[in-house]
Amino acid sequence: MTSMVQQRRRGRPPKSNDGYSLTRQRLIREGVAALTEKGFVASGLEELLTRAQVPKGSFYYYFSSKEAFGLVLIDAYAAYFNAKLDRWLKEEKTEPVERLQNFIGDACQGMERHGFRRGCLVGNLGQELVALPDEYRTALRDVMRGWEERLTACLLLVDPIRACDWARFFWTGWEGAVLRARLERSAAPLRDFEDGFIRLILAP
Amino acid sequence: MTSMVQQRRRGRPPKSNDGYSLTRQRLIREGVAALTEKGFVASGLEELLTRAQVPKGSFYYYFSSKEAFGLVLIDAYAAYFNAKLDRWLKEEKTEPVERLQNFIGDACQGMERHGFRRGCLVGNLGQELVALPDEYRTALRDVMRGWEERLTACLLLVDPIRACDWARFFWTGWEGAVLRARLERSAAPLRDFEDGFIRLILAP
DNA sequence: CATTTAAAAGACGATCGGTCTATAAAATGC
DNA sequence: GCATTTTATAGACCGATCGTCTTTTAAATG
Repeated sequence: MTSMVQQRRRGRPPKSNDGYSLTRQRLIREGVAALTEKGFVASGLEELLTRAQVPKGSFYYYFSSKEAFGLVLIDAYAAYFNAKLDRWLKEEKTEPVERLQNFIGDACQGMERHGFRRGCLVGNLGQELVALPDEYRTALRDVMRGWEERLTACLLLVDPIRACDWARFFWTGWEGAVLRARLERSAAPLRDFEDGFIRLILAP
Repeated sequence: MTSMVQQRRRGRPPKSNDGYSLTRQRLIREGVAALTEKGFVASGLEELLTRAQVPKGSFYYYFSSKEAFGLVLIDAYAAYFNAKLDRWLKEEKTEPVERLQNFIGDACQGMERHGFRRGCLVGNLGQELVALPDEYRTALRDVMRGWEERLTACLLLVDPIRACDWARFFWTGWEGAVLRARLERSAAPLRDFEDGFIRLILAP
């Protein structure tokens, strides 16, 4: 529980850096979870700070603003998601299409584990772009481009000519499927999308 | 401009009802626009009231809460969108697939007209469900079911067996395509999705 | 040991959402 | 004709939240 969290003492921290970046990491971890579940605007700072057990002064010590914080969270989420994609899409003992299906299976389980409350941080922020600085648009685009590249590399083994179009199509529709899965509280929309997509790329 | 708006006088309004539902309708119109652009939480009441030139007391006279207001907006949006779908998908002089393509073309123009700032009210609220009452989930599901039924009816003419699956697939992915179009500020994602979808349903 | 540095801490002021009372003018009924 | 009711406008008020900013604290440094 929260009583297990090692609370940071006031004053300058001792010289050892290793144990003392916990505050910032805790903020990032809680921030990613909040943005994945609620998006940016609905993620109030007070609640986040309470969850992370970090005083507001410390938050603003580490991040110049809530918006700057959000950009850091996008990077953190991208790193996490890219690692996940690499794990599944670069599995050389598996057929390319099956690699994608394994990723989808893992995604279904992940959403189910969180009661379909968590979606995709990128999708959430994408809906809120009007209220966010333009840097967010660039950051989110880059993340999705990275996803497309990874899937393209995987699907090149299926069809070198269409891989790129397929990858773009997949990630475009995938955001809709994640949104729908949260709405329905079911993995069925993800599976529906998978079925349709597989049928598309296996069509003559 | 705003100076053209007929401002409502204090006191009980005259008996003629026709000209005097303008306040409520104005709120609904501005509300739908705000939710389509920013979603629920980011649509502050103060800004909305300023835009509609309606005092806060009047807002709470017509709607018991911001959340009740949102439900009314969902209905209003559904009515508007269903009318649009009917216009395009029931056009009997046009081939079924072309009807869908005409709807997509219209949607592309609509988004472009608004500088890709407006997306889909249902998609926006779908991302915010965690922060909204459960009635919203039901309402949004019903709206999307209605869309699926309309497209199914249209695609029955193409393939009676798969029409329903296709319609579900389409609307699931469509939300992702709208989201991506806003992110990219371009109709290309909508077109990409259209291409893939048409290829899917025309495959043997 | 005085000063600097690094991080925690929380008070503060502005803004906003929701509540709620007052106001105003037409309708209604006696 | 007038008191009362009805209908909608109007905005003050309060509590919560966000971002700002100064103070506090403790270790490092010279």
